[in-house]
Amino acid sequence: MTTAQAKRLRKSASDVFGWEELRPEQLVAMEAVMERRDTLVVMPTGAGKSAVYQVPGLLLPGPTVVVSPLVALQRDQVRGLLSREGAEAAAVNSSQSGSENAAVWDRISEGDVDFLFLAPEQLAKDEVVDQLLAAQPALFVVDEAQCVSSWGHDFRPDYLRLGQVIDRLGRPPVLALTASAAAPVRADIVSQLGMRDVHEVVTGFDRPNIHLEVIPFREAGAKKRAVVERAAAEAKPGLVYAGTRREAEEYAEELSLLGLDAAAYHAGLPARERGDVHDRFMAGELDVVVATSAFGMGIDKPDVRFVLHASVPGSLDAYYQEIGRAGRDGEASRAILMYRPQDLGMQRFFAAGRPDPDTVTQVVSTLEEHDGPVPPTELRDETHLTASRLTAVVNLLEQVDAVHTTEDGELEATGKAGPAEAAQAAIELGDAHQQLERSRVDMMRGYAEATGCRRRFLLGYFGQGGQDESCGSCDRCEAAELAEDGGAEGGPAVLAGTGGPIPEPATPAPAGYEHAFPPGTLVRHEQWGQGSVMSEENERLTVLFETVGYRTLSLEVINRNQLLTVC
DNA sequence: CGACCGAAAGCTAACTTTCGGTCGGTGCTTTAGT
Repeated sequence: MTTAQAKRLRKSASDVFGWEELRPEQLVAMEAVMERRDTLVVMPTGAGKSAVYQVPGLLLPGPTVVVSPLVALQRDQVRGLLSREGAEAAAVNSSQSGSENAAVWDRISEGDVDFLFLAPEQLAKDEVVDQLLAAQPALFVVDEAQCVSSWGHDFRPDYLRLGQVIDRLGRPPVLALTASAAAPVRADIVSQLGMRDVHEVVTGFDRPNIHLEVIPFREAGAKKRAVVERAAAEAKPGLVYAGTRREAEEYAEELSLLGLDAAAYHAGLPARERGDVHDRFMAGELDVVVATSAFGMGIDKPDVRFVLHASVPGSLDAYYQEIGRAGRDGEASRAILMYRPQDLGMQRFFAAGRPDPDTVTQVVSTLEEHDGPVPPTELRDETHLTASRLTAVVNLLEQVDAVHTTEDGELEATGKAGPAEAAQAAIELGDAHQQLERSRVDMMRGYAEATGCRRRFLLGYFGQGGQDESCGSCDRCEAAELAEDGGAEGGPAVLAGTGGPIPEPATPAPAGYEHAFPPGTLVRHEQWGQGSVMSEENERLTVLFETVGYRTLSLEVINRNQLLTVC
């Protein structure tokens, strides 16, 4: 570690951005970037993630490419940088005219742009990659890198092709930034981007000022009433996440009838209205925004007092990201989940987004008909698939080494396996991904139905184990304290429908067990193969297996049947 | 997987139950036509 380097970074941070102090993690990450190492940074939003590329980006010779998922976000990022003396930034995307984009490329070739913002879809175009290659980027940044894993596999498959793009650019150092990434998401980011010898900078995930609470329901009507009542009663402003567009509109309507300034936000609204709701929320003119998952990326409002989920999201990663929009100012805030087990059904449905076998077979046979490489556009015409569906299939085939992308970006069958085997392998890979997604839904259920400290469960999921203390600011800890004080009446635990007594907080495994499995332990299961221990709660062990995703096992059964061996 | 909708069936004349079908979340892009 060179102190001279640290000095340079601090000086630039202060001169250009006015940041008089850098956090130790920021500095460590920046130094890794300056040493041209591939770096993965996992920090909560508000901890200054952007600074990690902004400061080195100005010191490194050559432009910094930033892959950013939303055009609206790119606009904010460019505007933010342009407000700094001595930082030049621009974006290339479809919201600008052809001549505007061409002007940006001219400025880049003249060395006049420090930061260039692009969506992954731009990088799917040959001419874009060629122009970048000519510009010799000094650093390749993937912002909101969890999108690689959560959107890349079906929704926006060009995310999975960034690794290829980086190869074609001659492997400039890669910096991936994200606010939330559990172990399999981190591994996915690293492998899909082809990052090497990765320097990981991971800060703590805990947001102790956010109180955690889950309220279980059986009836849809009861839940609906509770959502409205609670959203009306909580300190403002707040955010309600709904499962569907329709629900979002219904809740917004009901809250408005109660006299609140409430608005709905989802992807089905006209762009004008979305922008309007966004601006009014940021300006403090709205009490509540009721939104689908479309709302939130790039929202950095400090004083959000509550985030209420009217319906469970599809993973704890998504949940943590959404509740993380509360209490950025460090003041007390609340995360409330209104939980109906039936609501998990829709998330399981969403987790099923794998290409169907017929489509895979069709693409394989079309590829086989050509003797040499085929441009992707030609393949699209021949298969009559949309660009994104075709890309999703090609990604799978490429991952099983049945298809290869040439230097010109054309596709070619490798011929390493017969067409039937190639299709089969791709389908199996798609199934494995679906299984992992389903197991992530199961982990969400695990959180909602947890009997011990919720915070410990959440932190355990993110691999931040070893917290023996209960947090004291979640509904479970409060219920446990009540029980200790002799309060016989239960808190929410009794409503859980189990009717059982309030469970004790998790305790270490009693003596007599053969094995202890602290988080991080590598284990092997006869059927499920290798995995690593995520957390232990109430004598149940959660293990992340490489092939089947998350599984929760009873310690007693593990030890009785010798289910797990320590590797 | 589950919610919801409309049609048909059930069983008795104005409603309830059952069944089958459809839909549900994230955004980039490009292109055709006002």
